[in-house]
Amino acid sequence: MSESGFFEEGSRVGVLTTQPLDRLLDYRAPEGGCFEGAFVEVPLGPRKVLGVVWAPGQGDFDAAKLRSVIRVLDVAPMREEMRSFLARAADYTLTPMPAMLRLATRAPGLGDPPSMRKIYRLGDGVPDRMTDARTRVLGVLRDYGGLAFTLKELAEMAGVTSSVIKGLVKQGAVREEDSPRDLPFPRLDPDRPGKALTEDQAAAAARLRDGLRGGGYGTTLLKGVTGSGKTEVYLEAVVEALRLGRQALVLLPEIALTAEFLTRVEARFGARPAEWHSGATMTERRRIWRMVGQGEAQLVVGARSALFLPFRDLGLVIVDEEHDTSYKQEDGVLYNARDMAVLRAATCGARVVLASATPSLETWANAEAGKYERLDLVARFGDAVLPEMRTIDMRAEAMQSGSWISPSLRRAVQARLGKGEQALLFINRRGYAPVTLCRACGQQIGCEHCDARMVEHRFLKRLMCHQCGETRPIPDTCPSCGAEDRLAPVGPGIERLAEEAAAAFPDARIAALSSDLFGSARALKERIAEIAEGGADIVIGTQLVAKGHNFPNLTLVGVIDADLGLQGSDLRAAERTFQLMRQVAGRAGRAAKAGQALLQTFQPEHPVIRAILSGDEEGFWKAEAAGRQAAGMPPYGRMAGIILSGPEAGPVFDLGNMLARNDAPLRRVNAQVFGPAPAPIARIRGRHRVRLLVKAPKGAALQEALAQWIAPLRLKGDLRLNVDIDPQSFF
DNA sequence: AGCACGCCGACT
DNA sequence: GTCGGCGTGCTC
Repeated sequence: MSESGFFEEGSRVGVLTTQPLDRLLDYRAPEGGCFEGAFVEVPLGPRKVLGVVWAPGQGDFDAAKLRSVIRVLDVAPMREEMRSFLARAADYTLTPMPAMLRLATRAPGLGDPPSMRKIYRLGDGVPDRMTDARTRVLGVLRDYGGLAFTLKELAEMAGVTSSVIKGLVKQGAVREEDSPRDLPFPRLDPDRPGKALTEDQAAAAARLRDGLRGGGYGTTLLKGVTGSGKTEVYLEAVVEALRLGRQALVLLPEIALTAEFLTRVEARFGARPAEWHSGATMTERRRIWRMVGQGEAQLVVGARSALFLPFRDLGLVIVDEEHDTSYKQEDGVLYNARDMAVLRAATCGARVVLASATPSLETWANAEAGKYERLDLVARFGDAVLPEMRTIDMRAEAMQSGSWISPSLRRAVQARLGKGEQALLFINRRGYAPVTLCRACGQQIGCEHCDARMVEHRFLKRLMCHQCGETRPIPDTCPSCGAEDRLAPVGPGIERLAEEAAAAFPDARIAALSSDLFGSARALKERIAEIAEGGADIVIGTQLVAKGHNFPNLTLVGVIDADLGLQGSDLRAAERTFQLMRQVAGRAGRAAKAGQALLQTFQPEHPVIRAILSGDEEGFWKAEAAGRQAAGMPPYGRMAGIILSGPEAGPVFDLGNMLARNDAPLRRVNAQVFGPAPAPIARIRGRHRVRLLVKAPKGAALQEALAQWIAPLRLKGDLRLNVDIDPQSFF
């Protein structure tokens, strides 16, 4: 290979394919040679597969068996910086390189020649005789001064059928031409006047612009509540990127990818950006992929997978609602789009803006530590109204045993239902009841292997430890005192709370949302959308519902057990409780209906509760950060999940247990294993999923240890293993 | 991922 | 005898 990364025809090249082979394959460079990074088609057994020329050939493969690259595809080669990003992302997430390459080639027909379509414009010929229809067609073409249209567009605009146009083509009055289907995106104009900015918005925008002009990598946390104008501010950063001739990417949580946002972009830049989302058609995807690679798409607005588009010169990445948990998907390749955005920007010298009203603790801590710049937008007075937030002191409520909705909360819900509004009962637990208590001796049934208490799963008719997954049948007698039939489930789980709500509000339509109860993320999403449109009066949900879904008619949030989040059972529970509260606050500021949030708690004086109530955000984060630091939890410690799955639960658990026993490579870096336990989504498409959690100190070489740990595994049958670095949910 | 090879059970 | 189940291994 010469210094320019060119391989002469016939020389050895190492090709990365999208096939799940854990190494490069050597090929001979094709006729005319090829450059490093070239997208190629190579023979593999009887098939032709997609690959990228990744490196010089290894040379250890029998030269006689070496085959030649079939051809170099007619697309922009993968840039060095993109290859480096994929490799670093693969190392970080412990994902095999072919899977990373698949993420980067999620567009169909990369190898196809640019496809053409017919367009129609005014011709020189004169029709033998004119009709009304013909006059209208020619009129449209004259009105638009030489522009060309597709058959369908033209027929529609002229109010004629396509046969009229075909007739005119035959006469030469209309010209039919071929035009490439993958058209560049319309130029965005950064010089159009934007909205007037307030003083602090203008100051924040100026800081972002300075960062871009300075060049190189940098990350900024842009913090501001709903209504503080975050979008206007980061669109100014986009303006600057475009002025500098660089590309920009705005990542939004999938559900937030709305026409409303695109309209705003159009208003600012005079044209629509490229939209990259899961619902895009094959044609759109291919067009975006190609145009992004040629630099003919200046701005992409998209979901997380847009990070893997082949940008030619990416200068800016915005991650809007950076705390949103949908940036981390729990199925397929596991990566956190927020972290990958930072990694991608660092590899290509781009700026990152993480925008949120309620940043994740990781981001907050990074800003605190000076790794990220932080810009705060102050809400304009009166714009964002905090909901009425108060605690319900459970020590003072007259609670019936087995009941978890206090009389105060019940009255509040009833009042909202009476007004035709929605109420959300928020609970941080899955399963039926978190504690099984003996009424005779007061002893709780605990797990023999952990500190955790056993949780009753009525569905399975078993008690289960959510920490290690240990299960046992629900006993008849108390293991402590031997009393018969005195064991009772205590404390709310989502199933139990749904039962209680159904009894308390017999006329209300109740929707219980838990990942346990849904087979797929899509089904859950559809259900949530339905509820947001008024499909239920009372929503009962775990942290799933706190993901930034907009429920316009939701005016009451009742947190059933605000204390749960403070006990470290799920390290993100308090964070999400807090985010949920702030989101309700945001909604209350916009909607005409005033919002109210009620927190049932036994410790109204707890610092986290007080921080939530007083809106003392820094106080909340500091308290939360201190708690996590003490527990060695992220971001002050490292965590990883190992997800095992298979068609039968038994062998999956067996594999998990085997792994847990053979944890020597983990112990070498002072990491601990917990589990196996049912994964947060215990069953997907009929596959049983089980998770092991690994906890390690902050500086530990976690990825290396994990790689060593799982390397000797030979997965039999239909068993699968996925590594989840920095898992988001801990139940 | 595909696709071949190959080694055991139930059929013509 | 042989058809076909899917476990194992290979693809430059």
